[in-house]
This record gives sequence, C-alpha cells and structure tokens, in this order.
Amino acid sequence: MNHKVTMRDIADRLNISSVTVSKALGDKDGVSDSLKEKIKQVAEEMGYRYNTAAKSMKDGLSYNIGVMIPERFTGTNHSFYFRIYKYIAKILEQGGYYGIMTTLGEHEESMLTLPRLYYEQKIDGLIILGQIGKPYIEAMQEMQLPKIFLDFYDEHVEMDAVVTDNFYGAYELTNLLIRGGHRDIAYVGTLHSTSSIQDRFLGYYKSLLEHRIPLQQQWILNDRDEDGVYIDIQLPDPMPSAFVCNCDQVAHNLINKLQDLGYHVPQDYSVTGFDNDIYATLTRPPLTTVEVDIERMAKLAVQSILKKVSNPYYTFGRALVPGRVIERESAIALTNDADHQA
Amino acid sequence: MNHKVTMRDIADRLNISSVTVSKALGDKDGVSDSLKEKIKQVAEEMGYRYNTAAKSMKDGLSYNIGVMIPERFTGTNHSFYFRIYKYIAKILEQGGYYGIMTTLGEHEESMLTLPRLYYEQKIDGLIILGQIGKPYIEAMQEMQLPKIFLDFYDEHVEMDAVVTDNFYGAYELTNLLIRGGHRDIAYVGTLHSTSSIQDRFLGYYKSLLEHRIPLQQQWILNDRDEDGVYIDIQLPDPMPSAFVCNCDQVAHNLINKLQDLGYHVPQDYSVTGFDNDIYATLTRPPLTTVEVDIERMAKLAVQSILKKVSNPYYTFGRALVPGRVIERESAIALTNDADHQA
DNA sequence: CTGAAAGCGCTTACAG
DNA sequence: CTGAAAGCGCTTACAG
Repeated sequence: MNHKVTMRDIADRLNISSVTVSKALGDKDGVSDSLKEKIKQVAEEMGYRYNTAAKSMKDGLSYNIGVMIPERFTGTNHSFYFRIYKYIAKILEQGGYYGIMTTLGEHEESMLTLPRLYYEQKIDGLIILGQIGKPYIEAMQEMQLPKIFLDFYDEHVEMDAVVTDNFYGAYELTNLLIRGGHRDIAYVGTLHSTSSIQDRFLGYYKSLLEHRIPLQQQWILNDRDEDGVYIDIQLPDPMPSAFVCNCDQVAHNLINKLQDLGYHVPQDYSVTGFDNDIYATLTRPPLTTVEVDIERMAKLAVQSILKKVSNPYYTFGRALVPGRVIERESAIALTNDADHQA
Repeated sequence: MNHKVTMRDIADRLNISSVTVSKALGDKDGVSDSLKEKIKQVAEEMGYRYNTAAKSMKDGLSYNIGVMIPERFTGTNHSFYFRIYKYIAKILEQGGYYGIMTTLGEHEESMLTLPRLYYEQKIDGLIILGQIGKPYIEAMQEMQLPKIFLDFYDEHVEMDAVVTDNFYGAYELTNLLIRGGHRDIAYVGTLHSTSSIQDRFLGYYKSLLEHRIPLQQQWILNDRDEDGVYIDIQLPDPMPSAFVCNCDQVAHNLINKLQDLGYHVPQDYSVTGFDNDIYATLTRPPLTTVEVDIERMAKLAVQSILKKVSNPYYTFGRALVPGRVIERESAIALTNDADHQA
C-alpha cells in the first residue's frame, strides 16, 4: 500500500507549493490554466485521492447525514425502508454527502440513549425515519444537530417533517368506495399507534362526513398492539361491505383471514390498502391502494436536511408528498342485489 | 450553535494541557485518577463531543466501511438486502466503525466507474454485496483497499468471499424430496446468472448423482434473463413431480403459475424455495426452503473486512455459512397411487 | 499567478 | 504524573 499520495507529494514532484496544488485540484482561481492542467495530470498519474478527513477537520463538517431507523417498526416493512434508504443514500451522494444508517434498538429507545453517531460528531444532520416514542423524541431535543422526521411526525414537538399526504390519500380511497355504492365501510388500524394510521383514519372520516355517513365506533378495528406487533383482527358484527386498511400488509392479512373464513374478495367484501408496497401486488387479488412516492419523499428529506445543515435556522414545518390512488382488483362497486349483512 | 467544545476548551477551563485531557478521555495511562475523573466530569458538563475527523486524519483511517450493492439485483429482494445491511451496520458500530451504503447503478457498472467513496478516501474497506459483472470485478482490482464479496463470489479473481453454503443447502433439500419418493425433479434457475444459482444447482445435481438419478437437461428451467429480470417460466413436457427453485421468490412465481393452470401444490407438484425470505411465508402454501443465516453472514463479513483493514495481507478465501432446511407445506412425499406424467 | 504561514482537533513520542 | 512540540492533509487569508 506504500504511503498514500498527498497534495504535498504532487507539489514536490512539480517543485511547486501544495497551496497551488490545492487550488488547481479544487478548480479555484489563482493558478494558470497550463499549470492547473499539468497538476491534474500528475495527480491522476500518481493515483492521488482526495482526503476527506482533512477537509472535514478544516470546516468542521463530516459530510455525513445519519438516518436513524427505530427497530420497533422495521419488522414489518423491509421493502419500504430499503427503497427509501437507497434513494436517500443516492441523493445524498449527488450532493457530496453520504448517509450513515443506524438502527435504534428497543433498549436504546427506552433508555433514551442517543446515537453514538452524534457523540462522535460523525454526522452533520439526522433524518429520523419511522415513528419513535415521545420520551425519545424529547430526549433528542438536546442534540445540537439539525434533524427532521421522515414518514411520521409528532405534534408535540416543533420538528420539521416530510410525510406522505396520508390524510388526502385515505380520503380519496374512501371516496372511491363510496362512489362505488359502499356506505358500510370499516377502518382497520390501531389509531394511537402512529401518525400515519391516525391521519389515514381522519381522511377516511372526512370522506364519511362529506357523504353524511355516520362514523361507527365498532367499525374501527385494531390491527396491532402497543408495540406495533400485528394482532389477529377481530371482525365486527354486523360486517361492513368494505374495509379501508391503513396499509397494504394489513390488507393482505385481512384478505387472508376473510378467505380462510370462506369469503371472497372483492365479491363479498372490498378491501383497500395503502403504500403500494410488495404486499399490494403479492396479495391475491392485488390491492387497490395508494402509491407512496418514495423517491420524492427521499429527495425532499435530503434537500431539507442539507438546507438545515447550511442554515440551522431554516424550518419548513410539515411537508406533504402527495400519493396516487391505484385501482386494482381488491375493491369493486357494490352491486344492488347483494346483501352484505352477515 | 456557538463554538464547538474541544479538548483545548476543557484544558483551559481546568488550567491543564490538552494532552492531559486527551489521555484522560481516552482512558490512557499517565493521568492521576482524581484528575481523570475531574476531566471527564467537566467534559460532560461542557457537552464535549469527540471529534472523529481529527482522529481520522491522525491515523489515516476513516472508520467507515463501504457496502456496495449493485442495483441490477436489488430489484427483487429488498428484504434480504435491508436485513443484512441492518446487521452489517449494527455489527460495524459495535466495532467502532460505520457503514456507508452505496448502490452501483447499471450505468456505472457498465462504464466501470469506481465508487466516489473510494476516490474520496471515505472508507477503509469495501463489502460488495451482490453479484456484479466480471469486467467490473476486474476494474475494482485497481482499488487500493481491502474488499470482500458477500453473498456471491467469482472464481476468476482471488477475492475473499462470505457466502451461504448454497451447495449443501440445495443438496439437503433435494435429498429431502428424494427421501419422499420423488425421482422426477426439476431445477428452476438460469445457471449462468449468479454463483448462488449455480452452486444451488450443483447441490441438486450432487443429490441426483448420489441417488443414481440421471440429470435431465429439459428439467433445468430458466427463470431470468441476462439482466436478472424474471421471465415467464416455461413448463417442461413431461412434467416432473417436484421443482427445486433457486430462491423463494421464484418458487412463489412458479406456484402462482401452477395454480393459475389449475394445479394444486403440493398435491400435484412439490415445490421448494431457498432463502426463507418474505416469500417463503407469504406464498400459499408456505414454502419448504433453506433458511439463510443472515446475521451470521453479516457478522462474518464485518469481522473479515475489519481484519483485512488492520492487516492487508490477511486472506481467508471463501467462507461458507451453513443454512438450515425448513419444512413447510409446499413439498410432500409422493404417494404411490399418484401418477405425475402430464 | 504563486507561496509561506497558520490553523482545524486530536495523538504520539519525548522531555521533565 | 504532566506538558511542549510536532504532525496528520488540507484550505484560507494574506503577502509578494
């Protein structure tokens, strides 16, 4: 491996100063074009590679952004996390930054342990990807570091957040069902679990309100426990004609359960999902759902955090990324002759 | 943000030198216990955070390991990549390192563009996670950097690799089918696509050989094209009684296809997968498959790359991580009365 | 257009 | 046990 080539080595070879080499390689003014060319050429020849650590020390920036993913919620949705992290990493790289992912274990979350990344000044900003508990959110406030929430938010703390427009997506989905003649529509999701579940519920509720359909408490079905672990969904009695599920995976679980009981989807019951993730196309029938624009969320999150890095006073509140309803086969219009009371 | 607290600030506050602070905080010898305690306390009070960049410059190490994932293959298997990357990141962190993921786009792969991470000395080592093309593998040889392959290998280059014991896993799975009375067994996977597909095929073949069952060329079925994109699987005529698929997703696709044609799995045909990923439990019936020990692969990969960082001459060749056969419902013993010729 | 000096925050080797 | 000096590789501000 020999000794690594530095600007000084290039300078020595050309009998010039390292300052000039620095200027040339950084395409700064103050070097004649001919010398600049020569320097770049020699740098190439000698296999010079820029030393980021030196730059980092100079300007006190690591050029890394942390992405913290709470372990509690990754259990279910690997594909979403992988895809969005991939975009985040790629977009950061285009901006001269790199992403460092860290998972927040349940133990660290409950002990309010801040990430090592922070204590080692490894990062200039932090994207928190996925819902974390309030105590931890509060503990994080002491971190002297720009940070944003991605894919969730918390009203009790003034933190910038980038989220899908969950409210509007669920509203549109419910409207679609109502246009299809459904009036008995259940919502599947534990309301206090995450901001997404809550906002999707409210979109569903808004649609009911607009169509003057009363909200039935017994048609709000829990899908997970306090820890976000899926539970067996208790079917209500009487049954609705359609189920608006808070995510594709839950729609998948529900459809499996209905099918196991001998029902047919969508003939007996219409079911909708949310996210358009792997479950949307895997489920049979494939799900009518809302596609989350993962790439745009990643891009907005990266742009926002980088803006906050260069200006710590920059805030934007809550940025909504619109989704898109995708109609597949798990939901159909209600036919007049069918009677859906169990 | 004020000015960031440095060791010098702590030293000034206590009227000592920064050397002593460095020793105390690094738990080195040469500071009295009482002073050491005092220094740590003041550091805490002042909100001191260690500056990794300075250390990096000092010893020429970034304390980052790159993880390169070729984009060409991530399309299919997000869950695997997410899980293994999560483990890699976690285990690196335990070793005082951080992971930086970078995807290798198809364009970069064909243009033989080396990752920016390398040119910026951002990493001390590189884990290449997922099959890449030979030309790129060769281009990578010029990188002065410890690197290992994870989840694949290439015979033509002497590179260390950590892989599942694909050969043995497929061998055991095929043995299981043969013990169940199957003798007409097809293999599903495009042989020249990846080392995993090839090795799993060879395990299948070894099992046939041991049981003196001739290999039938028409029972080796392609599942993807040159670019790794899944193709429609052409069913052979005559049909076998069982299919050994090179991965769970392909088993999933095959089962769907068989079911669409009106066949029943496993009553009409037994089908096995490989990986025990999300498809294994999603598919109906759930798949008999081989569980890949992702955590152990990640751990071994991290240990190996860190060993190579501290000693560039360390090599270990090809490390095999054993898998584990999991019997579910997609494969059953052949009953005597059934006749499986189409 | 070119370069000597200083400094970013730490650590190592050495002197007291 | 404590600290002054030097250096890691770059860049910025200033002088020539």
